[in-house]
Amino acid sequence: MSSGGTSNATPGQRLPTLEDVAAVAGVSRATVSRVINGIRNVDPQLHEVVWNAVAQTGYLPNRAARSLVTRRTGTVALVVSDSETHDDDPFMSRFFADPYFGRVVGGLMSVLRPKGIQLALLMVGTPDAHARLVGDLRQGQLDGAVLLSMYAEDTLPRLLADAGVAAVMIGRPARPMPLSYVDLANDAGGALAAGHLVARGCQRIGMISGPVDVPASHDRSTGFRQALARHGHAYIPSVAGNFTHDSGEQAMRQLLAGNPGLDGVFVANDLMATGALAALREADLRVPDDIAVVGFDDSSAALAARPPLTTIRHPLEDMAAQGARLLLARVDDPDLRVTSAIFEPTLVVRGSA
Amino acid sequence: MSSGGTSNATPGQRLPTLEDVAAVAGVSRATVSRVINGIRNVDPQLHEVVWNAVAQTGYLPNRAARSLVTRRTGTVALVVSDSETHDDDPFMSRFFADPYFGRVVGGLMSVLRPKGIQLALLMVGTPDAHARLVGDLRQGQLDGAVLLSMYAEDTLPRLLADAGVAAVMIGRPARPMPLSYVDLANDAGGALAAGHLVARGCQRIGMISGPVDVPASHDRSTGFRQALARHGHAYIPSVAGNFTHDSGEQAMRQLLAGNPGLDGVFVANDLMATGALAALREADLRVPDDIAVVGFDDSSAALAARPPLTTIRHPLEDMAAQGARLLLARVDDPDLRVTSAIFEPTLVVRGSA
DNA sequence: ATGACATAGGAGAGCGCTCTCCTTACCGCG
DNA sequence: CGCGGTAAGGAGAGCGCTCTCCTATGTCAT
Repeated sequence: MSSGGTSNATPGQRLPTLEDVAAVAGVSRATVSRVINGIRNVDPQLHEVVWNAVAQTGYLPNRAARSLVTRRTGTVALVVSDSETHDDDPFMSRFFADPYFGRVVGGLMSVLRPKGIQLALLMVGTPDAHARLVGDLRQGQLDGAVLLSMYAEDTLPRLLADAGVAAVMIGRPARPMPLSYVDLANDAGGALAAGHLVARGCQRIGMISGPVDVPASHDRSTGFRQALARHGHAYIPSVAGNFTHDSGEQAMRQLLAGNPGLDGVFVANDLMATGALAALREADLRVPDDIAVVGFDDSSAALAARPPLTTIRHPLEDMAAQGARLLLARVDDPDLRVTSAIFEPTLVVRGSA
Repeated sequence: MSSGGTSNATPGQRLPTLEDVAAVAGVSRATVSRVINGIRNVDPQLHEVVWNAVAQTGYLPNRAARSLVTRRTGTVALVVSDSETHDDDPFMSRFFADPYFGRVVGGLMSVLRPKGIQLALLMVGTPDAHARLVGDLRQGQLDGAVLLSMYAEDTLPRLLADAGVAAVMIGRPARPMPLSYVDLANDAGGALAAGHLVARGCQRIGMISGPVDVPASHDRSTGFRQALARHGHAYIPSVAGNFTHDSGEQAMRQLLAGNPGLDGVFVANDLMATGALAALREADLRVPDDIAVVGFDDSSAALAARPPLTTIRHPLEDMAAQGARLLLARVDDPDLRVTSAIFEPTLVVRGSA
């Protein structure tokens, strides 16, 4: 009788409430609440009686009612802030299908799941949606937010920082502001790539960067340039792409056209690097013999590419997990000060360089 | 003054409630509620007065309070049912990083987002989690669930069907049951692959299938086999993989070992197909000249592969979107009968066959 | 002018829960 | 034997909202 689980639930329509459990257990609603939430002052005997009553009635707590009074929901949001283009379906599918998104989700889940915290996916593009998000955060409909901001001029980070709500960005904000974040030492990653290319003996090195206004992209380029400068390379020809396969292919063609003798190239992410590979093949250049290619991210595309990409590994799952931890700490103690965590990238040598 | 937006909110700590708005507008709480929810019987003049008061107070509705009475949350869950292995982090990262997951999310979002419905990500592995999910669904903490079931013996589909809650599966349930679903005509996909291989003139055809107990995988194999049988191929040597790159590579080696003269192979998903490509390269077999390879899914891996994979395109985003629509229809009208939608796959010819 | 009928808006009862306050019972001590 | 102290559990006030009921005010036909 004590095992059960969900047994005789829903005789009619109404689901059992605390009151029903209380009646069965012969105690007051307050006591049942105490037992269920594991709070002080409960006679061990009653404790058992109550749990039996819970099992017998098939009681399940009503979250809405609970949140109404506690102002907590046990839900954090993964917020994708993507400017106004919310009818741009291609963007959406591309973004979600990108391993980047999945790795973040996986990392967050690894922390959230054991604690029974739900992850809500939110896309916000309009000021209106921003306001609603901040409202949810303040009202306690959302305990916190992990922010994935897609463009530099995004006003949402500022909004969240000003509102003083629990939020953590993945990737540092474009402008400094009091908002916690986790990030990769992108500049160190760029330096790693530079070091590897130099060590290989490359003399004429180029770069395909990402969009210039994205902090991560900017840091990768800067790190790469500075490291090369230390080795005497004062000028690095470079073309900017937008992180897609096609833009990488195009950028590579352009780079090649202007700089025929290139023997090494750093590409700011793997997807563009696979595009670059295609352009190189088309130009009858052998990789890595004629030209070495170093990518960034160590995404699944790196492994599938031919030759497999030498790339900079991004511990995105760990970063997201740490972000979740920061967020939860902040939720538990709102006075916690703004924190950041920077992760070190590593070089993964494969066939392309 | 009428523009505003979020203006003088939070003077102290307490957030503005309906009551506050009512006071400012000089009407009753009920009227404000009517206006906000756009219900009948509102004097157009008051209408405006109320909206001004909303703007002035910076009022934002409290979802918990609302759900408590409406028993609706405007949230549906994407449920990933993954057996007991919830500490198996490698699984998680692999699953989430797989484009499959992202494409589903993207498809769901394209329908959910315009309606302002949140998507909650839920992983359930234990009976306990199953019970909690059903509870949330019944209590109205979750308006509905989209189910991604990862293994054939999963008891969750049955549970949801029996509970009669709003739920839609992506991919048909392993056993027939009264549960709505959207699916791909996997058998037709297999037939498409068979047809293409035959049309190419392949004589000795093999197959790398997925796990036998997964319905999608089973249907692909069956469709492929039956179509070939119609062309006189009574026996198709085949090896089963588990949908990963490595398992594909291994399966290809094994297949090759037992059937040296193979000139065509159907691989049940693209990821395994890229593995197969690696094994073929290692065996010094040219694709498609020596042996043609047809994959399945048209994932991003298909494009990145060398040669690019000829594959069967899976309109996963559309399927997920349709699933979301079915679900919402069911949420609006609980008496709606169980429905299913089957999508047709298409052949995408690239370099590998 | 009078009554039948619609229609706008207010009053107030909950939704299911948590948590503060208070009563009651019990302990040990002077 | 009476008193302060403590611990256990009940009573009940809300949390912010929706929605049913009801009243006040028109509007029109008789």
